[in-house]
Amino acid sequence: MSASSSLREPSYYILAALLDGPMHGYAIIKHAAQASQGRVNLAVGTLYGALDRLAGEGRVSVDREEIVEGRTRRYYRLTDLGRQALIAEASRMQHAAGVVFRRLATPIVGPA
Amino acid sequence: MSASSSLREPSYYILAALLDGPMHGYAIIKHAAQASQGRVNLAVGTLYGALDRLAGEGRVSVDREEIVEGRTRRYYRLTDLGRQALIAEASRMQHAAGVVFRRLATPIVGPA
DNA sequence: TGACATACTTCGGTGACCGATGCAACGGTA
DNA sequence: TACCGTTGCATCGGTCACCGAAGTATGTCA
Repeated sequence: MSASSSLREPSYYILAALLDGPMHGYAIIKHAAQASQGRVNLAVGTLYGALDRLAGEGRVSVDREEIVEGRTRRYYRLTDLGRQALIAEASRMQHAAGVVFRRLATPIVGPA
Repeated sequence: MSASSSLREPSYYILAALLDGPMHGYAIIKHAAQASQGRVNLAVGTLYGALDRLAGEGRVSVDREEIVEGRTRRYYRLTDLGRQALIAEASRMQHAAGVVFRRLATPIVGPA
């Protein structure tokens, strides 16, 4: 049980980046930083660890490998499962944010 | 740096519960389960560990202790700092959810 | 009397995340 | 030719929030 999150912000932004199509590691880092307005600064250790884990969970898969200017680029693609997980997490966060904002908007009436 | 979250869902729902006023441990667990629609099932180890940590960070503080029917109840209160952190986290989550939902709503046009 | 609920404490384990370091190949400069 | 900076991936050790389990204690109900 426990459920909780299972998809924290770094992993979340990795999947979110892949919504824009297959992408390789460094591009994901830049995309995540931009999408989160600089708050999520993916460490390389986090990125590759997360990609391996997400691949093992079937949420992403390797799309292809390219060699650009002698450097290998490994492109990752979002799977249907990954897309579902991402949407579920987005819903969860929206709900969680709503809980707080709604409570804040409620004039102080006191419980019951 | 890295920022990321620092406030995960369990801790988030603990602070959110305290928006309704000072509350003791077990009441927080029930409140969190309800507010999260059953998804966040605070383990006791998580709760008390988190309360200690949050207290050390100045986000919550002990309000008072009561003895009800022979059992000690320790009530915790949300501090201004805790309230700020909670709002910041709610904003962060709303933004993160928006990133995904907005992208999903966008007809496939391709980047640039 | 025993089973169950409330309420807090403590402990060991797990796993995501992190920074640091390392490797490799190119471009530019002199 | 030598060197440096950048791009890009791989790996390792550490930290910390979270978790479940076990323990203590008191009250209610059958």
